[in-house]
Amino acid sequence: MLAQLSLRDCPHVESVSACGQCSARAISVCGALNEAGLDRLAAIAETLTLPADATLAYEGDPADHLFNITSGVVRVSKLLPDGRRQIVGFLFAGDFLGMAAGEVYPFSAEAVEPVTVCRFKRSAYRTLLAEVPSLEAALLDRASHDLQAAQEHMLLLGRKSASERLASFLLDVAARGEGGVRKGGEFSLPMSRSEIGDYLGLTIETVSRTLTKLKSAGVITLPTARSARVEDPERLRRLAGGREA
Amino acid sequence: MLAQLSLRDCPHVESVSACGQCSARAISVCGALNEAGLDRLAAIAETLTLPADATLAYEGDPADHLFNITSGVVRVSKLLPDGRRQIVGFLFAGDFLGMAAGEVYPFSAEAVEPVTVCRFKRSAYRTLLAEVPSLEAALLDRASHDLQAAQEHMLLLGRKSASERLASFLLDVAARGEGGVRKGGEFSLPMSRSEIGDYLGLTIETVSRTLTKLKSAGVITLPTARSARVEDPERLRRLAGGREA
DNA sequence: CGAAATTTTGAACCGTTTCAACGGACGTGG
DNA sequence: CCACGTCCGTTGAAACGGTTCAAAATTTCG
Repeated sequence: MLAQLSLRDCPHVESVSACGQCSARAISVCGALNEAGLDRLAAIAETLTLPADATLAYEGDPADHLFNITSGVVRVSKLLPDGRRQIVGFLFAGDFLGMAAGEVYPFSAEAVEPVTVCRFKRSAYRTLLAEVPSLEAALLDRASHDLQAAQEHMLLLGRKSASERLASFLLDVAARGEGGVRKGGEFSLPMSRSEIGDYLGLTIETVSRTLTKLKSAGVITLPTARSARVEDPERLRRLAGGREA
Repeated sequence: MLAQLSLRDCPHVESVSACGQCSARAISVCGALNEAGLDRLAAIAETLTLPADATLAYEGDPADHLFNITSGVVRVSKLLPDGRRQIVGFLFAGDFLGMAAGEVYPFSAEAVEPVTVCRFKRSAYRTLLAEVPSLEAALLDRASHDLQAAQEHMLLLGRKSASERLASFLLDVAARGEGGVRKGGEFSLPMSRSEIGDYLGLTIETVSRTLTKLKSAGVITLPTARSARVEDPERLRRLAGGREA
C-alpha cells in the first residue's frame, strides 16, 4: 500500500515472478529497463531471506539500501519517543521499500512474517537511475500512486470510525487476494491484531471487538484469527464509506 | 506540505520569484530545465488569480491541469459521502498541485485565501516531461519528500493527542515563516479553526480549547485569532513529541 | 502436554465530540 | 455613524466512542 512503489497493479506484473533467484528483474518496473539495464541491476542486487520480525531498515539509520519484496509481508512504521507506533503501510510481494528515503530512513521496516527480499545498494541504484531515464518515469508514477494511497489513509485515520476503519482495511486486503472482493472470498490476515491496530490508529481491543461486531452483523466471518471471509461485500463497502459509497 | 511537490526547501528558491507574470520558471525545479525547456514550459502556462474558497480542482473531475502556487494558501482535501472532510495538506507559494493525480483528481483543492496560481495543461506537461528527462529526477525527489511528509502526518493522525497535534502543527507553520521556530517568532495562521481541525482530525471546538490551553501554559500567545507567537520553542517541541524529542 | 503469546471479553474511565449558548469582528444598510 | 445580521471563535455541560485495566479463552509452539 504504500511507503513506496508497487508492482502489484502493473500491467506487466509477470515480471515479478519472471526472475527466479532474485527479483532484480522486478525493478525493471513495467518494461522501463532494457536487457542491458536489467543485467546492470542484477549485478548490484542480492537476495535475502529473513525470519519474522527481522528488521530491514531502522528509523534514523543511514539509508544505504533499497528493497524489493519478493515474498511475505513487511510493515513500515514510525515511532513516537514514548513507544507509540504508527504503521504507515504494509508491503507485499512486488512492492518497493526505501525509494522515499533521504539520507536516513524516516521509518522502520520489519518482517511481519518470514520474507524474502531483493536488496540493492543505494549508491549503485542512483547511478543506474542517472543512466536510465525511462526508469525515473516509472518510479515517478509509482511514487504518485503511493502518495494517493497515503492520502486515502489520512482520511481513514483522521475521520473514520472504528467500524469504517476495519471495513476499509478488510476491503483493501481482500482486494489484494486472488479474485478481489467477492461474496465468500477468503483471505489471510498475516498481521497481528496489534499490527492492525497500529495501522488503523486503534487499540488491539477495539480491533478485536470491532471484528467481532462485523462478524455478528453477518458482514464477514473469521475462519481463524488470522484469516477472514467476506460474506456481504456490498454492506462491507457501504460500511467503509469510501470511494463509491 | 504535501499533496505534491514543493520548491520551498529547494536550494534554488530564488527561481520562484524570478518569474514576474507567472511562475512558469518555478517548475524548472532547481535547475532541471535549461532555457529552451523553460520557454516551452512558459508557452503552456497561464496565470490565474482566484478569490478565497475558489476551487482549483474537484475530487473526481478529470485531472486536466496541474498547478504551481504563486501566492496564497491552498487546501487539499478529501470528502466522505456524508460530508466529513479530511484536509490532507496545505499548499503554499512554490508548491505544486496535481502531480499525484491519475485520470481524475483524487482530492479537491480550494483557495484558503486569495491565491495566484500558474496553471499548465496536463497533456502538454506530459510531453515536456518525456522530452526533458532531468525534470523527472527532480520531480521524483519531491514526490518522495511529500510521501515522507504524508507518513509523518499519518503518525500524527493515528497516534498523537490533541495537544501534540496542535503543537506539531504550530511548529510546522512556524518553521515555514521567516526565521523558522524561535522564541518570540510570530507567524500568521491563514486558515480557519475548521480547516485546522479538518487537517488535524479534530473538531473546531477541540482546536480552540487546545490553543487556549497552550496559551494558558505560556507556550504560545495568540495576538489575533489568525496569528500566533512562539513563546517557549523548547516546550512546544517537547509537546509535539516529534522527530528529536 | 504445558508454557507463553495472542485474542477475546468485561467494566470503568477519559479525551474528544456533540450540542448549546455567548462574544466579538466585520460588513451592509439605514 | 451606529444598528443589525452574519460569520467565526470561544466557552460550558453532557454524552459517547474508544481506551485502559483486568482477566478469561484460545492458539501456538517447544
